[in-house]
Amino acid sequence: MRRILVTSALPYANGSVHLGHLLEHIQTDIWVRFQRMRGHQCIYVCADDTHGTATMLLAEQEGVSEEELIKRLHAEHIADFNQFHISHDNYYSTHSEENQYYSNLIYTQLMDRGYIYTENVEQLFDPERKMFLADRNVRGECPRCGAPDQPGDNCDSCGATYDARELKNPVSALSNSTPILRNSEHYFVDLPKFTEFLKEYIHNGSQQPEIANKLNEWIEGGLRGWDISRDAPYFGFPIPDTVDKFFYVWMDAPIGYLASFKNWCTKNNVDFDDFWRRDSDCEVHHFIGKDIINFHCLFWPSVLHHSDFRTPLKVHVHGMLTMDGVAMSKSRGTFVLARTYLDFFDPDYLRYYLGARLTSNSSDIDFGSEDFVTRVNGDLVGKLVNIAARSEGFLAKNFDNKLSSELAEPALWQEFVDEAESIAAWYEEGDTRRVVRRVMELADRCNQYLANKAPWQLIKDADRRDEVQGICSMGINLYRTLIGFLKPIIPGLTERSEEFLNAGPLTWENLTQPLLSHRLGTFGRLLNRIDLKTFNKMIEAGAEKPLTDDAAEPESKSEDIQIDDFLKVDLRVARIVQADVVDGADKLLRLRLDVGDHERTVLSGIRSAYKPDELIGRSTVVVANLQPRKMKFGVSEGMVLAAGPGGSDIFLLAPDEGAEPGMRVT
RNA sequence: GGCUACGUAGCUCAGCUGGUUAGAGCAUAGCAUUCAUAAUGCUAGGGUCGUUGGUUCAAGUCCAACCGUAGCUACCA
Repeated sequence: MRRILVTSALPYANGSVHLGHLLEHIQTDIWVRFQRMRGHQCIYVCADDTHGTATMLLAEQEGVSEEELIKRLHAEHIADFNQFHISHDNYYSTHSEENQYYSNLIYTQLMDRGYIYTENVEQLFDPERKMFLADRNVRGECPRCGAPDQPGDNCDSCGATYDARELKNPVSALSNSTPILRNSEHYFVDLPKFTEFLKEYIHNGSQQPEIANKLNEWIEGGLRGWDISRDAPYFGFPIPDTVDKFFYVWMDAPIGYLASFKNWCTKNNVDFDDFWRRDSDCEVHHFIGKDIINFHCLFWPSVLHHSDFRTPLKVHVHGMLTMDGVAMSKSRGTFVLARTYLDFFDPDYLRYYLGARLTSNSSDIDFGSEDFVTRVNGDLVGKLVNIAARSEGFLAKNFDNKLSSELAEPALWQEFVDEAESIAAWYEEGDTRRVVRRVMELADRCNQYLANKAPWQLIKDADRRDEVQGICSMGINLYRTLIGFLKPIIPGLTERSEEFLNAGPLTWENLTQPLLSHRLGTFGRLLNRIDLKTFNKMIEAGAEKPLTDDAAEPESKSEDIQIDDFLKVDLRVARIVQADVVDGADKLLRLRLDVGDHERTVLSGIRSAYKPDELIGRSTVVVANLQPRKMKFGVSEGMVLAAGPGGSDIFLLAPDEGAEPGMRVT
């Protein structure tokens, strides 16, 4: 028997469970249920990720303490996951004694071994609220495209990433005051010291190949120290032997896996160290989304290894969920809460649909509304449940619900049973799409069999009644095998089927033993068909702004802009007075531009199309009010306009004769 | 630009370490059937496997370049 510990990433405690969370927890739960069905010990723990500025601010906004807030959401999360049959053994919280204990322990170990250093960091500070501002809590104009009201890490409008200090006219989202720059000492994990360790670690098979490639890219690019401290006020654990320093939420979040498990161990009398000591022969599996692989595949194993814990055996990374091709995000209002979903559909539909699409790789999964309806109706109702429904009627009417004493088609039965091991292998590697595909092929075989035998014809002939019993018993037995194969994916339907089959819970072992001379329970409708209208109603219901964290984001902009928007761009005629190759750069030219009242320097990536000499003296158009951009080779004070696909096909714009430097383009 | 993926029927995708006429589901058309939740079965149309080269007796499957898409990233201003 294998001993396996499994986790899903910790949902953050400032919002409700939504379809994105469910993708991950369903994927994990399918794997967990499969392992248990195979007879292994499989402990599945999770927790709420409670710390950080976001929780603190939300609590304040709602006028409650952080503890009250996270307690409420904790209860809500547990209820939601339960409804979807997510079988956590423990759903705990990072705001717990155990977590504080392990956070301190790990930190101290790292500190004692010289893996922690401090450095001064300059950050925006809200003078009114007397606190440093996280990137998300600063808003201002994008330094690149000038879009107003953008957060401090990247621009929603042009996608640029930048430092919060680069924002133009920054404003604190908390107090609307103007932030000032201030220094603070921060604690860093010396990640570069773990480079050699990580190089080996990522090739030990603990991640999917494409993830290992990605990690390798990051490692080769050079690791940087990881800032694990935040200044007070901060909702989190104080860092030992410091004043007003707290662990950054991402430091203690993964430690929450240990804490939740420890909490479970205490209650269930299991030795924590069996699973977490260096040479443990137990298994540890993490299921995460691809957005957090750096935390789980670089930081987390490094931190564990260098504080004497074992590293995870495997990190299973899944892609992101999109809805009808559009990224799910709060700001766009395209996401569906677990609770909203439950108002309209059975949780098994979602489990089945996602199961039918999940593979062992990390590609994104699109939730297609039509696809969803088609698969549920076609596969589950039309094919699978149909087998039971069409077989059961004859048995109930004519044979008192009793199955025949032997199999009518042993060969066909064997064909189904023989699939068990390959299906198990696909579950093991997380390729549930393949499981579902194969099971549906088998369901087709079964429907073909029933169509060929046509028991509704035979039943008219009194001499052939026994044949009918045999055929329908085959139908029921095959149905039982199929539902057994899908049990980890659709536990609700399985449970109702088990009740009808009246032979106890299905296990991987007993599903290959046919039921003979067995009396069935009463058959009720197992599953209902769904329609697209209901789906659309769900989307409408979900479109109402859910009660969550982030400040309301601006509506997504239409393609058309107003004249005012255009006028914000100060386009000027400029004459190139000087042009030089930039040493060390492949694509840049340094241009000195006469813009009428003064000259300025612009770095432009047009070297592949123009020689410096042929540019001097030419007139062109420049964006004059662009925020100066610090680049590797100097500061660029504007942008010259050019068109073309790139390479040698770049064409500089030029005004007609008569235009003088400094003239505004309107 | 770099990196990592991906590009197979209208749509969603299978095609494992290269090997007979490239498969499935949905959709479309026709037929059969009525036991079953307008469920099921059979049949048909539809693909120059992104493009161009190359390796090989043999390539959707390997290699290269290019085109396109996505994510990350940069000397993209």
